[in-house]
Amino acid sequence: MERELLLLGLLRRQDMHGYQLNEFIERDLTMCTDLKKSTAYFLLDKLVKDELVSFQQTQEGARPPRRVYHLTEKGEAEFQRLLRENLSVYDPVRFPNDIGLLFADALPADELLRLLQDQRESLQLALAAIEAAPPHPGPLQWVIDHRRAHLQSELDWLTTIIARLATETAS
Amino acid sequence: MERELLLLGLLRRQDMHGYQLNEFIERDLTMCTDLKKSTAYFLLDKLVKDELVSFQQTQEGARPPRRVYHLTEKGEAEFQRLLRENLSVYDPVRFPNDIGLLFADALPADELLRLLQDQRESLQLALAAIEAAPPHPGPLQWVIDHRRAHLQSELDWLTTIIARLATETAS
DNA sequence: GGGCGCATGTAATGAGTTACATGATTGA
DNA sequence: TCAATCATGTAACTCATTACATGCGCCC
Repeated sequence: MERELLLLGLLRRQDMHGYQLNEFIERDLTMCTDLKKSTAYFLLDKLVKDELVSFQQTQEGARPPRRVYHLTEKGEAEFQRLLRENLSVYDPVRFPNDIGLLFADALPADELLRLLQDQRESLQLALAAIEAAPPHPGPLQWVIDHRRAHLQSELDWLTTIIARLATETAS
Repeated sequence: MERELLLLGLLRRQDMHGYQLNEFIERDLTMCTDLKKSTAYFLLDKLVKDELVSFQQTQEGARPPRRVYHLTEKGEAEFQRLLRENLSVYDPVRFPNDIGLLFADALPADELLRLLQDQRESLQLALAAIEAAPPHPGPLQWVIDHRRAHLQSELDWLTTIIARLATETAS
């Protein structure tokens, strides 16, 4: 349901057409969501069917026609409901990397060490990307802060087990 | 691909039948994966088709017949490949709660505060569950440690923004 | 006799992605 | 003239889940 919440929330701020929504999501919200373009169009159709948004066809010059979407009253109510639900419960996260960790003993210690160092590098890249991000307005800054805190915690943890592993290997 | 890796890795340790696999996953690996029973059966079929595992039908007394699965050489090779891939790259995580956070300004500050406190409670429950877990052997302990570190970091962060919000509301 | 444990599956559905299609305009 | 931007979508597919079905044996 987060994807619906996202679209409703963005349309609540201002009316937008699909392309515009997709651009904004891709440009500014990559650290929040990985919603794909066609999924967005699909969901917009669904929201229209459910009468949570309405749209108006417009056209500028010879440009392709646009559907400018607008949040309905029913949509506003649903937004409020979804938002409260989303914020009130912690949604547990699964780490795909934990599965690999589970079988870490299948590898020779030195190779495991190298692989985890590679993983740490890709983690550091992600962290650097966040650090480089310019300050954003309002709640988006919270999301960025959250992400940074999370990545830093992951980095600390990986560093710990790499160190533990390194001393074991050396001995 | 983590689900395949999980099944291959478990079968690599010892031959098992589907029911046994499902029991083990449900009993001991809830913090690693949420793989469902029918999905497991489905994936086992697929692994057989791909010749990554073979099976032998057995029967004890009048019990339902079992399929005891066994990792093939090809399966072992695929396991090695998947394991290295899994361990060498950090897989970025999405937080559904971030979407709600993005629209936090749609709520009155006092209600937002209450909702986040609810979220923190559900987070604390998850953390308590982990703390209560008895020590596990080998790599599974790593996974538990990782999970605890993550939940603790989440809790710290939520506590921080709740505090920030509380002072803002008070003023 | 009724429910639980054992052991396997199928069918229907949902959610999301990929790859592709269209067709005009704008800029190099 | 060639690619990119604008703007929308469809079709086919993958992946996973839910709900349901089966049927025997065991225990109370």
